[in-house]
Amino acid sequence: MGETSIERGRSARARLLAAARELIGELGWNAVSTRTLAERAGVRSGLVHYHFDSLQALLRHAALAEVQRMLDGTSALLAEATSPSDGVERMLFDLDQYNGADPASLLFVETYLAATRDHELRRGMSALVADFRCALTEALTRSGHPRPQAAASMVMALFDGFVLHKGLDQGLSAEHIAPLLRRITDTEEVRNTNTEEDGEQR
Amino acid sequence: MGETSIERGRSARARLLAAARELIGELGWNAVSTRTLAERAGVRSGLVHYHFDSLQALLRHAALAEVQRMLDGTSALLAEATSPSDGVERMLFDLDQYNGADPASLLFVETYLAATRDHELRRGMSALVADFRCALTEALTRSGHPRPQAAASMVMALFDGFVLHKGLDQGLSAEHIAPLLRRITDTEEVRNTNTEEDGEQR
DNA sequence: ATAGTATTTGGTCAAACGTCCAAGGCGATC
DNA sequence: GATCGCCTTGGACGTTTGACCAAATACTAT
Repeated sequence: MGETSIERGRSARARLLAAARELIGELGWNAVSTRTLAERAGVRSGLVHYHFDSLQALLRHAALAEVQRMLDGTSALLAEATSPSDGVERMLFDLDQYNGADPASLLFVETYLAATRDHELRRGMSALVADFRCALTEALTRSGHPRPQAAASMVMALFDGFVLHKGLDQGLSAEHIAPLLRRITDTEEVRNTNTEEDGEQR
Repeated sequence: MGETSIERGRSARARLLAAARELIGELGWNAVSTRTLAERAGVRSGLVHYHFDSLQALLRHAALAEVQRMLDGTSALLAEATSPSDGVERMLFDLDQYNGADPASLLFVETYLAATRDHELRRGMSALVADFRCALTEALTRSGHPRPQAAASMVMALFDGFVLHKGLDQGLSAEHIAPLLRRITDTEEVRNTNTEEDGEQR
């Protein structure tokens, strides 16, 4: 049972971050308090300000780490796939494990909203999202997609909106929209009904 | 200046709702208090519980009314258009007036999140969203779209995700993704790379 | 054993919170 | 002018909040 002080400290800190990860989704970013956080983590509330500068700093740290973990997992699906179209479809089906009302889904959206009001959180989220979009754009470019950047932006927006809507619309499932999702990621351009303004690039 | 008590009452109530509409987006649903609300509306905080049963009831009422107003306006664009593809594209460009960080955009997302934790709000939002999706699905059906319901769900999820992402990704604009949006709403089915499971219907 | 360092506790503090209510204001009606 | 009903005020209430800190504890190094 030889547990050093530093080890116990790391464990308590990790439990606080895990509690934050859960509670942000369960209660909402602004409804997480130092006391509920400490109770969930199994420590006393005074510890929060020993391990973190402020409650906001704790939430920021926990949210960014979790978002990065989720994006990394999703990125891996893309890298393993034989084509971006297949990868994006696998990402979509992977998203189906979230029902739009679970803490994991809600943490994502809560973090987006909190980022609009917390400058440092915004910087962190921007960087994570930009990295992911960059990877997706590159994969689409390699496959010969005519508008890789626009397609990447669309897929990412669609995924987040997909999660957001699943909370209200029970009929929303991955297999429901997968065929149409392929229309976005498909390499071949569909016939253009209006060729009025097509001079855009990158 | 013959202003009856009832008229003054209606005015105060309306100002409270307008203040809620603004503050939900500015501060976040859970950060709106009776006192900031009253100050913004130019009344005393005691008045909140005269016109509304609770703070939550006020926020619920304000949010649902605003979401309905926005959806009605967007619905009109669809009805005026010559085809659903054009209508959806006009809706997209209409969305461009929101930068993703303004109170109007954020109120929408905040209401989604609050609906996952407030049963009555969830019922109201579900009804509004279902109505809108129904109108969009019908329009797509009339135009001969092969998967009208899936396309409607996708467009709606994409729009909300679009607003959500604009807060972080400055490069996201309507004209950027409009060409690819048409791929979803286009009537003609794109060539199907995989015909493995295609037995779904409705 | 002793001194030293890192972690944890338990409590205090002022501020802000939602809700409630007795009292007052004020135009309409008799 | 008195009465009535709706609207509004200002303050009270009991909680909860983020932050902070001196003391207590647990482990390490001497």
